[in-house]
Amino acid sequence: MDVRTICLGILTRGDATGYEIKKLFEDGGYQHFVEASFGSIYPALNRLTEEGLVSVREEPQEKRPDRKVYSVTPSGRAALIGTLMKALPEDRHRSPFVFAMLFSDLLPGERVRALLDGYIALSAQKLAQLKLKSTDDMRPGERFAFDLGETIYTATLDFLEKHRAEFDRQTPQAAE
Amino acid sequence: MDVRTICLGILTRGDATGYEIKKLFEDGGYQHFVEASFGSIYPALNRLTEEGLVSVREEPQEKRPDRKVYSVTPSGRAALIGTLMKALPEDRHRSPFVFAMLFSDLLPGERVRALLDGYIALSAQKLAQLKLKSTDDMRPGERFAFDLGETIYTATLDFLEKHRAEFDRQTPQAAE
DNA sequence: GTTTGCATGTAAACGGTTACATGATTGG
DNA sequence: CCAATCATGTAACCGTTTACATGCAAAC
Repeated sequence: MDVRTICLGILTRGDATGYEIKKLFEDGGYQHFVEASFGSIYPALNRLTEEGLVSVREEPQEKRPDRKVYSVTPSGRAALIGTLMKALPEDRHRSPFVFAMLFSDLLPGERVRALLDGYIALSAQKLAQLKLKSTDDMRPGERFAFDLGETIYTATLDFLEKHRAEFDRQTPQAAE
Repeated sequence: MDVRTICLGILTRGDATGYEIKKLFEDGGYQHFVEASFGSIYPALNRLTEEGLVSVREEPQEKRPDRKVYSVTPSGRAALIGTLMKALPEDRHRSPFVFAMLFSDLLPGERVRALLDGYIALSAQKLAQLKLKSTDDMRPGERFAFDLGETIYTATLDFLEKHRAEFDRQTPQAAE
């Protein structure tokens, strides 16, 4: 899903500025499925405005750039639904960690253990973060997304902790 | 991980042509973590050759373009290890499916069920594919990658099958 | 006194995909 | 007869990231 569609989706849940959209991406509990930088959000918002899928109202502020609050228009809402009715692109999971593990036999045992421990810590942290964001007033779709995320992180952590020991006695090896 | 590094990694396991690398990506059991098109593989291989990280030997063929078989050089091997010793970029998982589910309340129940069933079928297929590729003679890192993949797919499928019913009685809704 | 938060934006660079060009062979 | 497999490559395009520009206020 491109940034354009993601912005449209977020705005369907309520008005927001570009800045707020970024925040929602990062710690609204959506960070596991999507992410984007300002450099892509602001242009996306401008394009959506040009196309009439969202509207802007400017709230002047002193000593700061004006807040530009975006709202979805009826045709924006229709466009989002239209996108979700068509065939979706496939999920893509890119894992530099797994890629590195594929070559664990070329790396010093120390490094492999650091890789594993780092990944375990990160996953645990993400899981904790996710649990914090979970509330009772979620829509079914949101509930679904959160619980699926939790399931996957839990299964991953479980697996990693079970298999971590297998890499404990690896032959130390020279790097480079 | 960029295509360049992935090619380097694959070649570390044995010589191959660009065409074969693509095949390995697709159905060597790595398709869950990485993927790339010819348009990125061939230029990557040329760049690696320029930089002296791989070498080429051309095998002339009749009625077909010459096979260009690539091998890693010692400095290529060192470069791969060097990359894996440095801090790795974070995993990124982009799921248009989960994104769509986030808006299930805006979609006709029919569509939501189709989305779920489609995703279940796809995951089941991927899992089956993964199991087929699993062999006894894998390196520990490969074994790890495969088993982790299996774990995640299994947990996902399990979750989906358990929660599918929740979307069965959704209010039908007009789209567009 | 430095970092973080608020707030918007642009330009260059990057990495990648898609589509195209070419063409024989084999299998269904 | 058509699709797939083998085999390499280029060019246009696309979406995104990174770095830059600007600047005050509040918190640490």
